[in-house]
Amino acid sequence: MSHMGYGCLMAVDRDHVLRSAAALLTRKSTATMDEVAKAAGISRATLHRHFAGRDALVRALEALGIAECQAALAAARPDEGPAADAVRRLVAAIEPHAPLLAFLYTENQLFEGEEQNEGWAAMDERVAALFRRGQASGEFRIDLTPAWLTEALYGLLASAAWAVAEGRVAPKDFTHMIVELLLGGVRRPDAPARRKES
Amino acid sequence: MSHMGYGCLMAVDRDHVLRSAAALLTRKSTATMDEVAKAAGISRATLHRHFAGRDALVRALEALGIAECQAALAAARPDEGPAADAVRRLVAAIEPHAPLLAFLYTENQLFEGEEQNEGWAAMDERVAALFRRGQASGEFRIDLTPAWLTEALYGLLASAAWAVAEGRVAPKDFTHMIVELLLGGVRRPDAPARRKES
DNA sequence: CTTGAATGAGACATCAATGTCTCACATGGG
DNA sequence: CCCATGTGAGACATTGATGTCTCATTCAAG
Repeated sequence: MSHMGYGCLMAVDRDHVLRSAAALLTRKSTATMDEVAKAAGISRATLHRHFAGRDALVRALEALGIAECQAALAAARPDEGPAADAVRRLVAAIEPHAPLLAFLYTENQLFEGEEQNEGWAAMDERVAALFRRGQASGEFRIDLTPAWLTEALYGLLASAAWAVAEGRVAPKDFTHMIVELLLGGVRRPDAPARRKES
Repeated sequence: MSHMGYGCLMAVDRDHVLRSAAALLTRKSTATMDEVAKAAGISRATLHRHFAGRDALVRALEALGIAECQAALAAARPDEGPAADAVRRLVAAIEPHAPLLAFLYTENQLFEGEEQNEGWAAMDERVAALFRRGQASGEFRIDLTPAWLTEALYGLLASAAWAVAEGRVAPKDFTHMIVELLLGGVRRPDAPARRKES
């Protein structure tokens, strides 16, 4: 009787439900609780036993996304070696979680005045710190603020995730496309029409 | 009785309603028809006389966004001069409409299997053609596909619009940040840690 | 002034999603 | 075997948004 709480099996199931919900909501962000339940192979009643409601589910998804991104960030060792390489490692590490990130990125637009999970602020700060480090070391240009570069990275991750999901881009090019565009831009280094030279 | 405090002549034409709705839905994409009506200074009944329903409103908003973006595209003269300059003109021309574009960009994720407005395909093609032209002329690198560059441009526009809306970025830097990141990337051209370069 | 069109206010039914509940089943441990 | 727990299925009320309707008011044209 006494709540039994998060037993061994519960945690596994909960995680499976969460991942199924992430996969579904990534494709169809307006999916019903019923659809989420079916996608996870459970009934709506059981889904409700795991998550009090849709809001709780999204919050749990948000926590999952933050945890995965923070793990990816830690695995990318953002403080080691050239900042450019660290950015590449970071994108590569986040790649598997990009669809979930894309979902949360747009979902966050809905969190109007409501409280924002402070986990995002922590993520933002660590990513911004990476760009700041690159600027301090002279690797990165200093006329683009770290805050903007962080936002741009999220935007590119989300765009790439959608482009891949809709078949407009090959999945294998994911990391390359994002990193190359973010670091080097679209202009050829030795473009013939180069006009400014510093 | 009915104080009617609002202006005397509310001459609400369809365009004014559309722009108000765009401004509101950009900030709060889940706004109610009632909220949309209030934002436009009209009653829900009148709003319904202009647009059959929420779906029709969003479609009209989509048509407005497409029209504005196409106008911006035409004004940017994408076929004239260096492609890099054309990109800059394009971003500058779209800037005023970026919030609406950002709203539609995420809203389109919801148009699951439903029909996509072919206007977007036309936009995509013309933007991709600009990047293709830059590649053909040798200005742009060829290892990033025009389709991805088009997606990335949309993503950066949306990211920048949100960043500006949330005060994380100064509005005056909008065009500069997008264009510089897209064209030149974050890496300094003469970065000291440059490793791979022939 | 009279009339007609457009509007605002609000009532009302509808509909979809949600949250809560009960009940039957089945599975595993005592 | 018996029972407790978790589950699936489904009924049910609730909530919020929506679409439709009526009616009084306002404003401008005649």
